[in-house]
Amino acid sequence: MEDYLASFQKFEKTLQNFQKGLSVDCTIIGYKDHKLSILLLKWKKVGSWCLPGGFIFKNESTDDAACRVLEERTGLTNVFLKQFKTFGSMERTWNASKSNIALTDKMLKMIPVNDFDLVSDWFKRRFISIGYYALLDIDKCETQPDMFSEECRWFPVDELPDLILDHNEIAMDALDQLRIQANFLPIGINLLPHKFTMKELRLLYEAVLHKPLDRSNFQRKILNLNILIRHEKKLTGAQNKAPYLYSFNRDKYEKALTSGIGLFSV
Amino acid sequence: MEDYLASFQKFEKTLQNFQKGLSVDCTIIGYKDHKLSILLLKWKKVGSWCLPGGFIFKNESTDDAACRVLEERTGLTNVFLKQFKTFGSMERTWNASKSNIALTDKMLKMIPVNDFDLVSDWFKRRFISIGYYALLDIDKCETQPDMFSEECRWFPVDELPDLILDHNEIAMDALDQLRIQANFLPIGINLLPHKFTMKELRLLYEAVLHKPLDRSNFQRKILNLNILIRHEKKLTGAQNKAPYLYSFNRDKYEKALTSGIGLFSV
DNA sequence: CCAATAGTGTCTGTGAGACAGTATGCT
DNA sequence: AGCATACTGTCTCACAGACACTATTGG
Repeated sequence: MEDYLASFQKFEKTLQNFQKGLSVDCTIIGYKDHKLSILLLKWKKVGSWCLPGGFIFKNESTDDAACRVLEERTGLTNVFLKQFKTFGSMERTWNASKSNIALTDKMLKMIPVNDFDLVSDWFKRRFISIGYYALLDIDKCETQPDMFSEECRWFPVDELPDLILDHNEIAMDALDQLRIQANFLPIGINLLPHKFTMKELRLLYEAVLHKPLDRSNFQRKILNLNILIRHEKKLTGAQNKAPYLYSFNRDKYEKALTSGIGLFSV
Repeated sequence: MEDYLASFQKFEKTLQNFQKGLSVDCTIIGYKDHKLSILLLKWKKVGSWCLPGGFIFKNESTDDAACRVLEERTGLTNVFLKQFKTFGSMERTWNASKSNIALTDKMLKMIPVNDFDLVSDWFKRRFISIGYYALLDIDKCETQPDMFSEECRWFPVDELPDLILDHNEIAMDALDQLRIQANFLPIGINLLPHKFTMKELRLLYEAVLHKPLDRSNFQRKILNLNILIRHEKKLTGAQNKAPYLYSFNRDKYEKALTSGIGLFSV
């Protein structure tokens, strides 16, 4: 409880260093067991779920702010993180709807600050939020809630709860963007073990694109990209032919990241 | 000169109604004579060229702010206008480079304000800018400079001068986005006369995509989209077969706008 | 007649998608 | 041998791109 009070009082002092009325929201998409999940935070006392986000220091680039949020929540750096859209409608204000008003009231009540008016004024502005999305390996994360939240949890993309404000819309937009991106850029280098089977790679693509892919056609297309190196076979103990192991040719992978590839039609 | 002073003093008074440190920049792409141009403004006294932009009222959505800027500069509403990227690096500050410092000094000197510190503080912040692009018919525009600029002029896309800050980068990003969009969404309904020939439509696409398209293949692809209605022939007086006139089937055009189409590969 | 440009048809190569056939590891 | 799954090959269809051919207008 000491920490609780201390962290808010520290936050209150740093408010003036942030850019007013502006925030970043990160749709952090995690991959595990051939499924995609999104990292959500549960607000202290209020109980509502929301996307991880943060404010932008006056002397910080928006990309750095998004990286900072991502690192604070997951411990990870150097993962795929991309700005995709900025949300700036007037419905993003505390008094745009009854539920927003109730939410803001609850939240302000729970914050133990010295200067209530200062903090209240801060949160009652319309917030314009720059949306980013990330794609990463859940097993590599050490997730941590922020000072406003009591819990963070991964939710499968098709089981998201109701989120505050327009965060459901933001998350869906992020998923759409990821799916479009997956058709032009290779994915997987940070999501799979160093050596992996073609089936593991296909399951990743199926999870991201949210549709089944033909096994043999997938293999042909991916191999034609020339970004894979084939290694020895992997004996699994199952009574079937052993699959080959592959790894990414990092050089060619990087090149494909900049020049783009064509993969699967919509 | 009265207006000049008055407009700045009015601006100074309304500063507090704007969201600090945030702006919209519009890459207004105009079509005329089978060529694309971009509308630029020339700053008073300073002489540098820049993209049209504006600040965002605290009680205004970012989309509305972009619409407002577009209408103030061109007189047009209801044209294709799309948010495409938000620019928020630290290089977007008055003191990020020598040229920026010189620019800001010049600009501040030319502004006849009462409270110099207020205005100086306003402009010396890092500005995060939400980028929009529009595509419209130059002949339908009545362009007007804003209070900071003495002139506005259309520049062919391949003859842009050096612009302030990162505006060259913004404009190039906007063109890239337009070209990508043109492959998924139909264009032309506000850029061509009601009835037009296939050649006029093709020249529009060639201007946007910045490459020649095969005459007969273009015709086949466009007709297969089923968004055109064929009308009578157009006798031009030239000694050749008269081309048919076409118009857009507005219903199907709108549907294609939402569902998307596939057109020309990169 | 010819010149110029519009409209239509044809050929080829590529690639996606469906699916059959072959190979291999284990019981 | 038989099963399960991996790998490879083939077929078809669609379409993009190149280009040839026909149609029409006016000199």
